[in-house]
Amino acid sequence: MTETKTGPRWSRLEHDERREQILATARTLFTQRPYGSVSTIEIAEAAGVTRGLLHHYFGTKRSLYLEVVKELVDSPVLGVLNAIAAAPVDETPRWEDSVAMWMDVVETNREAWLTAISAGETGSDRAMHDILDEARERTATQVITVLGLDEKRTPEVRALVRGFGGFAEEITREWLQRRRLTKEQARVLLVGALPGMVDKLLPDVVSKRRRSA
Amino acid sequence: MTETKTGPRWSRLEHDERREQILATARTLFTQRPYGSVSTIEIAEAAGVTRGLLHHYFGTKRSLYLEVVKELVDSPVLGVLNAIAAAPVDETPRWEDSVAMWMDVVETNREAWLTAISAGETGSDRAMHDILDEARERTATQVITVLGLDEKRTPEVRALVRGFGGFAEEITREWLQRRRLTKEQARVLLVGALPGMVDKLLPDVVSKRRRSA
DNA sequence: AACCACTATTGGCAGAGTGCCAGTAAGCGT
DNA sequence: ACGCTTACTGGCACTCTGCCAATAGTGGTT
Repeated sequence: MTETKTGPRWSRLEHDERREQILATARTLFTQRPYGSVSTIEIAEAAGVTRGLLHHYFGTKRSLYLEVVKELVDSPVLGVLNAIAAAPVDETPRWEDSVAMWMDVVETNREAWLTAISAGETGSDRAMHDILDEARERTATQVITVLGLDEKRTPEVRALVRGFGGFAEEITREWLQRRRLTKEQARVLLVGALPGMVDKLLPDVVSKRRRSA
Repeated sequence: MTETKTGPRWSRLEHDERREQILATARTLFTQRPYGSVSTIEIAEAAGVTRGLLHHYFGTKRSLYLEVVKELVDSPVLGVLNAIAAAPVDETPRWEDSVAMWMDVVETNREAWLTAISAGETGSDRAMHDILDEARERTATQVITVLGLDEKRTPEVRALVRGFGGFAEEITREWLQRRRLTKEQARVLLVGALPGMVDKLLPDVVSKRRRSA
């Protein structure tokens, strides 16, 4: 029982390093189970530290969760951006290519993407809502650019693209989660839907301007 | 200070009546603030009862919340069903009429609808997920019927309609929440989007069947 | 009108979880 | 080797939930 000269009881890490490690652990747990059923002590133990340290780094549990979601939400976007950057630079990628790239990224990070957009159903919380909304808005901007609609970037265009975003998320769920669509079928829908609407609906919508109550 | 013959300290209500009352109070609070920040004691006090009673009726806080969301999610659906039932019975309402009815109902229950679709606090809670998913699936079925697609009710049709559901929710947000669209503009989009996709995309999607990896 | 039985309702206790902070010790610089 | 910075621990205080035994409205019965 007499501890005959044990080494250090714990190792001391670089600030950012430890932070990253806890964040990664939290990410794993939060993508597996809902927020409420994951306790801070569980995260701490899984990361091999104490609960106190977790609070030292992230303040509150909620704030740690936000950090995680932010990461989850950004990774696909960044993934696509990188993919686009890696594409032949002679011109901006075509719409079809962008869709394909996006689908590949999402397919790879399946779990992450699913929890990220479901965290969106956490709309009740303001901070959370902002994170997701901003991410979607950024994606919309990207889409507008790829479609070459930058010149006429009206509220109507943004709204329509956001609408397409909702469509895309749902179609992706049909493909990855409910599995009622194959990847190829989902691709056809995603590629075709938006241009069709831009051509046939956008003019009508714009013509209805200022006619509100 | 000596209580000179006070009346009953509390009134005893019918089981369902009290239940309804608590539910209504909870509904008010949950539509105003996120799940985590509303405590059971707050609900109880606002309803003029004790926390114990709340648990007596609903078991757990979560279960009470589910009850509330179920209500919120059903009310628009029921509203539309009633509206359809009230319509001239000579034939099933046309697509445009259904959309108009739906928009009116949602406009009336603005707050309720907005919290309902963004409910789910902990993102991936199973029970919550099921409630919302089932409601959306029911709506999809309704849409399929109105569009007269009952004969060919394939997985592809369901998936496409669900996709449209995502589109519709987002467009409605653009109209009621972010206010980038007028009601009329939103109407044009909602009415036009789905038929267009059914005509132009559905055939392609069906032709791609069985081509998955 | 007094009583009784039924159950809606209360009040408080036990356990879980979060937030916080004062103290402890790892390990780098000198 | 020694001290100084600060990463890290351990435990206390508080809030909140879940539960249950005791209490008291109230309608029905005589």
